[in-house]
Amino acid sequence: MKRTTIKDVAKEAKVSVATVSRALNDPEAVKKDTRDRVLEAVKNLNYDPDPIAQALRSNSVKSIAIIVPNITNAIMAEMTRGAHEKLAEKGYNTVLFNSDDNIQQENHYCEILPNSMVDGAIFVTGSGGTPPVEKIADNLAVCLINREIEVENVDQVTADEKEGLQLLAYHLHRLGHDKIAFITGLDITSATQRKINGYKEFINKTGLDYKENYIISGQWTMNGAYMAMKELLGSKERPTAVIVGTDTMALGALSAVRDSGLKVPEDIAVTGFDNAPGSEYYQPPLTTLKYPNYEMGQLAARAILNRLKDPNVDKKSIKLPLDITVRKSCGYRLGFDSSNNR
Amino acid sequence: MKRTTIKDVAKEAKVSVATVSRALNDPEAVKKDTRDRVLEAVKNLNYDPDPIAQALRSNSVKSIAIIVPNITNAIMAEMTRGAHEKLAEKGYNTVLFNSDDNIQQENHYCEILPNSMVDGAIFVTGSGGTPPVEKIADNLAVCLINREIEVENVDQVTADEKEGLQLLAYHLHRLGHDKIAFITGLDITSATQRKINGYKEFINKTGLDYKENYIISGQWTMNGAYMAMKELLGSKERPTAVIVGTDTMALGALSAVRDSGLKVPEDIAVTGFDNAPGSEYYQPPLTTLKYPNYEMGQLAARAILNRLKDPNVDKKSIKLPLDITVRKSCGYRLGFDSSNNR
DNA sequence: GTGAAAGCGCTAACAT
DNA sequence: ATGTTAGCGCTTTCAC
Repeated sequence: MKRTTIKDVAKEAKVSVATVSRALNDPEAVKKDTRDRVLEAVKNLNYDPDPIAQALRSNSVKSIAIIVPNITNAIMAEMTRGAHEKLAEKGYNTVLFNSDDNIQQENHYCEILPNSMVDGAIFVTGSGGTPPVEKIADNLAVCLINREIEVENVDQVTADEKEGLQLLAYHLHRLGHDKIAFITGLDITSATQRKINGYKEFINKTGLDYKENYIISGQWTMNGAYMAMKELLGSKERPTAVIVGTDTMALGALSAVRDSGLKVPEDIAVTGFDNAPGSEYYQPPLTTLKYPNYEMGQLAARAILNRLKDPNVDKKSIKLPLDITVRKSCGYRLGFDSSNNR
Repeated sequence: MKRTTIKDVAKEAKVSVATVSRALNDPEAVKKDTRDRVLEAVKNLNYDPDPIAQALRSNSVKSIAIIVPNITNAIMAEMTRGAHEKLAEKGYNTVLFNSDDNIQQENHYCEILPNSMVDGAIFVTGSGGTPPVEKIADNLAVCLINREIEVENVDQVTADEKEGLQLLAYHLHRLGHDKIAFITGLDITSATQRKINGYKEFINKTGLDYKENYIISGQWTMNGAYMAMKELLGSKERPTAVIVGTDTMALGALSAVRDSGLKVPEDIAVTGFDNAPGSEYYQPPLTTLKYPNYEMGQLAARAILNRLKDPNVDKKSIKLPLDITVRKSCGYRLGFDSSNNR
């Protein structure tokens, strides 16, 4: 079962291969008569140009790589989906790479990417530094999601975690909280750094109480947050509200509160950060930030597509705002009776 | 900045391009002397064969498509990851396609896949029928995950949901439950059908009580399960235990129980089905089945790889067992005092 | 053991 | 407006 080639079509339509190619790629350049004959033949033979041969000539494969730390993570998956959909729209394939949140692996991908049949690459943050994207940016269109580095010809899309954290903090503040802690992970990505900056700025601006242990780092896991929350609850200056770095971690933190015989939000208010699927069903439903993951993926894809069209477009850095989603886990205004509000 | 080609290497090593190719692909066929010279030149020039040119000759692109209903779903993501890792191991790229759980979209992919620079395709179940994979199986290595259909030359990997459901049902039965209901989604995939079959077989074998409304279908969502659970709780013959089709849906069901002023597991036992991330932190932690998602992805990839090596290997159907994970949501033996066991 | 050359399927520059 | 042909980078006969 051999595939139909341009030659077969040429023979069938009694024209040269060049004419077939033209009829397909630049219809105006061929007389309506012949064109119709060619198109007819194409249809009859069910001809579809071989993308590999096209790629060999054009040096473009119409595929974009997306490198994520872990496709199993809901946020990464949403970004991937956003990118995929935008790319598919333009006839591009999405080639998936898992970095396992490992910088070696990312370095490795930078090595092989130029020979991996992709025209560009979207790098989604891992926690360990930044791979040498400058090296590949000459040959590939590159866009970074959620990293902040200074490189030429590399577009960037980031979420405004700094502002996001302050959205949460000020919300808690307005509710009457003045001892607000922040649980984060040990690995400080640039996104994490932005959260920390937001937190510190908030403390400075408000002049609120701040203890050494109010920023507390543990494993980036539910269990890590569980331990961190336990520590906070056991401390002398127990906070009245805690912002947890991710919703998944918040699940662990909520567990810790329960296991200590305390109640959220009555005894302590808790917020998450990234609106993980299911967080509206947590016990209690979690106040959190809505991340524009899907949009970030789309924007990254668009940036890539633009750079592919014109490699010299100015480097763009897009920072997207986060939206607060208020649910029961941070309760109501302190000092008011909220018993009827449940 | 032009790429280094085989010609450059040939010139540098003072041999013909044929010899370079041989030195790389069939080292034994060339004298050690020349081989070393070639390899040296390859190293110096940092040469890497162009995969597109290789593809054009060999008619193989070393890429496999994976078509999932929704990469955002944790189960799909895990399968994807399993497949990706196995494929990467063998130097294959993973090209991602989202079907949006839409049969039209799947049909469309079947149309374009033969011209999409992939050597094979892994189809992960959508709920609406089966796409015409037979048509593409001649040119592409195909493996289906979680569908059961009779086709030639198409490998299959499925989870044993029938046995899985019975694992849960018998467990509840042993705990003393005799009114066991099953909440599922409206769209009946073959996987869902297997669950239903398992449920019916269980009822038949045990001769347990069965009411018309003990199999209840709603939306495949948390909210759908919420409604379904509400209905069960309001019914005259209220079940003492409920198996919910997915963990995510179970989250909605647990909510419904709480909102009715009842307690899990004291008033009603609840189980999930697919060990979604976080289900150990649900309130209460959810008894569920561990799905071998990652393994399924890996096995599908392996099947593809095998078929690529030898297109005539016998069609294989692999059915993987599910493991039960017991947590608090189904409580302890009825009639015993479990108050100290918490 | 090595080189020359054909050819994979396509596009585009050059001829007519 | 259409045909002829070179060439993209590689592998693989076929000669020597």
